[in-house]
Amino acid sequence: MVVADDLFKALADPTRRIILDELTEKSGQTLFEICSRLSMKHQLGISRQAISQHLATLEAAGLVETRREGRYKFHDLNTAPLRHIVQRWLTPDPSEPEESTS
Amino acid sequence: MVVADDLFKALADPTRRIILDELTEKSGQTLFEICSRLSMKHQLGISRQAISQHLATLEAAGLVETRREGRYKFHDLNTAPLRHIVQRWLTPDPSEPEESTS
DNA sequence: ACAATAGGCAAGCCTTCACTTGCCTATCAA
DNA sequence: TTGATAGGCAAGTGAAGGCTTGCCTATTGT
Repeated sequence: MVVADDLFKALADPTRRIILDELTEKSGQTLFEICSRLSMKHQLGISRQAISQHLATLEAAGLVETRREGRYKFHDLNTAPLRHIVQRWLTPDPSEPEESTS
Repeated sequence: MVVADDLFKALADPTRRIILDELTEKSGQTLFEICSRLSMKHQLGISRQAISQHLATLEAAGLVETRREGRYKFHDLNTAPLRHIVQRWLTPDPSEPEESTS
């Protein structure tokens, strides 16, 4: 799957990892909710659009799913892509070809 | 630990992930050995220096350890940093503070 | 000694990426 | 309807990252 690349790239940014932390603590937050959390708890002087772009990146990686309700858009965490992403190097068993994984 | 940032950044590049694949298949390879593998098996038209820089990045992340023997420098895989790097979001248990993890 | 092999250092190029700024749309409350 | 709230789009900027090129050091074999 080509998704692995998006996934690792999404995890490469520290701000996005903090967003995942916040969504882990409380899933289903809106953009503004995440904004104020990053500002309050983490002292991140970052614009709303920047966070919106981070959320888009996380969504493209499959780590965040969204649902619209009226003017609110809730962001839910999906940890499924994370589960086996690293076992690629943890199993010293070369049973199946590892091509097309990047 | 500040290492988490280096670790995720090291995993962000597809070429570096392929290098990890090759070291998983056969640990203790030299730079030239890795070069020819990437060229042969993966059709990567990439210079020796580029791969050397990738290996330096992987070493900074703790994923690769090196040992010098004469004019050879062997690269060994260390998967220890990978083991728990993702559990940060897999455990819905907020028992301990997650600051300073990025 | 000399050449070949294995690797390192540093400057430069070019692309990607994070972030900002400015403006626009949609929903809801008064 | 008007204003406030929640969010989106797109262009621009500046810094980081991947890669190359050129040259240099160290070790080994003949």
